[in-house]
Amino acid sequence: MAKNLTTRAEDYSKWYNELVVKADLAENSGVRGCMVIKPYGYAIWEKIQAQLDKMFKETGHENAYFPLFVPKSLFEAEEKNAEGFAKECAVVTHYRLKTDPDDSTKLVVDPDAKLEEELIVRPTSEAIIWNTYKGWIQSYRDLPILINQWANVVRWEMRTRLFLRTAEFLWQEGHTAHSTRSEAIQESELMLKVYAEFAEKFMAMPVIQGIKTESERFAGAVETYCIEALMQDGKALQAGTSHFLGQNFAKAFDVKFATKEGKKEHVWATSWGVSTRLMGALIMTHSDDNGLVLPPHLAPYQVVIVPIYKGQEQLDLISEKAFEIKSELENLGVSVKFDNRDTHKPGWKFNEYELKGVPLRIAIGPRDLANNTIELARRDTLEKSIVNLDDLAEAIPKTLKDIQENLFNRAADHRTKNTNKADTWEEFKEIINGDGGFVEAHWDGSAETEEKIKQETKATIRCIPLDAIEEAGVCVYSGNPSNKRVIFAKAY
RNA sequence: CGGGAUGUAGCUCAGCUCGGUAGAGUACUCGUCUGGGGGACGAGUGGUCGCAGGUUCAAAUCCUGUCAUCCCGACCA
Repeated sequence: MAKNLTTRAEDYSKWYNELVVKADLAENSGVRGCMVIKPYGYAIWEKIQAQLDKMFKETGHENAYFPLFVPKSLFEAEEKNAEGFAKECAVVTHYRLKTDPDDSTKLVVDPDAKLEEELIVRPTSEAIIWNTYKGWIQSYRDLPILINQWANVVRWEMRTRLFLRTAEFLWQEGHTAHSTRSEAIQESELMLKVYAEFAEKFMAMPVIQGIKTESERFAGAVETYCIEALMQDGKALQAGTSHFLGQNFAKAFDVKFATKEGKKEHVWATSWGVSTRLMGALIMTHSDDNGLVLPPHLAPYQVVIVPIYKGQEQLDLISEKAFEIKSELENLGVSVKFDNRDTHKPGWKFNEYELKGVPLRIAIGPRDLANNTIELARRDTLEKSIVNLDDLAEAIPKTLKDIQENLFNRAADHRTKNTNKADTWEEFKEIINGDGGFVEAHWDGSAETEEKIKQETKATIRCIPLDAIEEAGVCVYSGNPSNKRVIFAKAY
């Protein structure tokens, strides 16, 4: 049992906070609402980045970088977008400090260094990017533009939580420009597929693909596509969004291109992003009361070797064997850490690596040396087995594959068990106020109904699933006719 | 921005009611024994009690102000 980790049943939220800190993923910083991502946590983010980056490039995108600051006049150009983010913007108003005349050890903002025009620290980059694209696009020959940016953004949130909602967060944002409406829609749908594939194959996290209702739509978008995942505590988490922006930004920034026929038309746009919030999703999908559980595809190291020994002589013998195993596994593409620190005892290390979610642990002691075996422990099931050294090259990759699949199946099973249909308002409230989870219910399509349901139950429409089945029904709240079910849940 | 709470050792906190030598656990350092699930014993390091005023012979403790953080709401990837 991990020492001092609150259990999920006791207090899920507390469990999450403790886990993030104790697994060495991140911690709160001296800056309000901003986190420090620690090396182990950042290593997971780098795995996420590397895989997504590969997938973006395979679908024809290139990386670029745009400025952190957005002049206010550009920011306000697309009205809905500006309005949507206005309440959570950090604003730079001055460019210089000076020594406090009343206290030479202190600095004050120099009132003479006020900026002519305020700079907004980007909450998202559509404005600065479309202002740039304007200069890049004249003809249909310049299209499409398929660019992604890895960056940090700032949204001044009232209440923050490590990874789930921080004032500054890391993300990627794709911004594409197209000559036709249908090509842009295809692009946003393609990137939604990329996100879904990443979530399911690499994070081992099943997601529902769908579109947002008007009230949940990205400010400035015509359509927002999303992937929604269900966390262990029955709350939903929006894991990624892909927006079809129509011609909104092209019109706001006057970006036109000449068609083959020589006519001038506004450009069609998309934007899409996922953030360090995925780290939160990963944690709340798989981890348990002993700590983090990582899918092998995203683990900074997939196997840890813990030596069990008495005295330097034994350690030397075991180390020799451990290094052999390490290089044998690395040749198979398995990442391995050999923890030969003499400063911690084996039992301590077992707990430590369980807390950090390392998928497989190998323990080798004198007993094993004598028998030509190792002890293999799986993080997902906590099962231990004795494996003959000769079988290791086969057993390890196979078990890693098993773990990856098992984690997905477990999460999918949890989602299935926590997805329920509600046909009456009573049923609906009972589920939402009970165990939560996804609720499939008919909705009359009106924003008023959506808002009333939100006010009465705190549940929101997570999405209208892309694969929703056409079926006649009546709205669970208003009784008005509806032709398909949408997904409701309380959300993070 | 409304409601509640808290600032004391690296961390978690006690001490404050009733003013009088700055405490515990943990972590850290050293030593010995240990080593197949967070070891034992011994010794040691570590503090401007958030900050600024005030009352007092004397303030972590009482008073005033201030700053910060956390929790619950409204907002949100």
